[in-house]
Amino acid sequence: MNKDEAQELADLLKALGEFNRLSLVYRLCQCKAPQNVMCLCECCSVDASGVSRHLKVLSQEGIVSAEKKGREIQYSLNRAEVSKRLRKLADIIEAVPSIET
Amino acid sequence: MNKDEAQELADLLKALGEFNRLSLVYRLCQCKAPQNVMCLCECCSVDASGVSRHLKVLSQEGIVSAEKKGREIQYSLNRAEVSKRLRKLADIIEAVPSIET
DNA sequence: GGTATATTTGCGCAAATATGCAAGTATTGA
DNA sequence: TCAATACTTGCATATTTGCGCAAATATACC
Repeated sequence: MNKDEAQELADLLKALGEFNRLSLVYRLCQCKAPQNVMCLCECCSVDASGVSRHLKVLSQEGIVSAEKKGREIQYSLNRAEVSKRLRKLADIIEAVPSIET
Repeated sequence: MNKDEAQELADLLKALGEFNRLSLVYRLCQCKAPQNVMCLCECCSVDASGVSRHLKVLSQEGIVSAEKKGREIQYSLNRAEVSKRLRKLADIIEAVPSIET
């Protein structure tokens, strides 16, 4: 694991490691269809501008995808990608090295 | 997933989501034997006091365990527990709900 | 065009966080 | 007892971060 990979992973975890952002992720988790910002505001104790900013962070980390539909923006969770990265970390953490250290 | 569980998970992810702390976790990953603070300093661009503080955070989140041995403290990674929690989140994120939303 | 709706952005602020240094505690060993 | 080693803690500081509000932008509908 090199420095860049570690930094990217840290960024992912930091993005998920904020209560309101994690709440947004949970909310999107429970939805089959993409959701707009107003709808996502309901699960979150911040105003629309705050939700917008949180979604921007999640989007920059590849956690959610945004698709513009008219005057709304539909956000959806990148389930496969995020779970893959989390499992990869879990694998690394779980594996005891064979050489003595 | 209730509010407390979400907050606990957010705390875990936040603890892991800082570059130097994640570096410490990686370092402990690669070790079979527990490591002391001085040793762990090597993988980290902060001084001993900073490493000490980071380890405290990791310890409070249950990511590492500390055992005092003389004047040293041996830190080890709670591999099973941490990977379990990460996988649980991965499972939640991956599972598309059956009901239409 | 004009108004309503959806979202983002600029600004300022308060709180949290990461860090280094110096001083503190605890333990070992000469 | 005294000095060295290992680690933690208090303090000051710089940076980041989350937030609300108001303004800006973009689109839809009348």
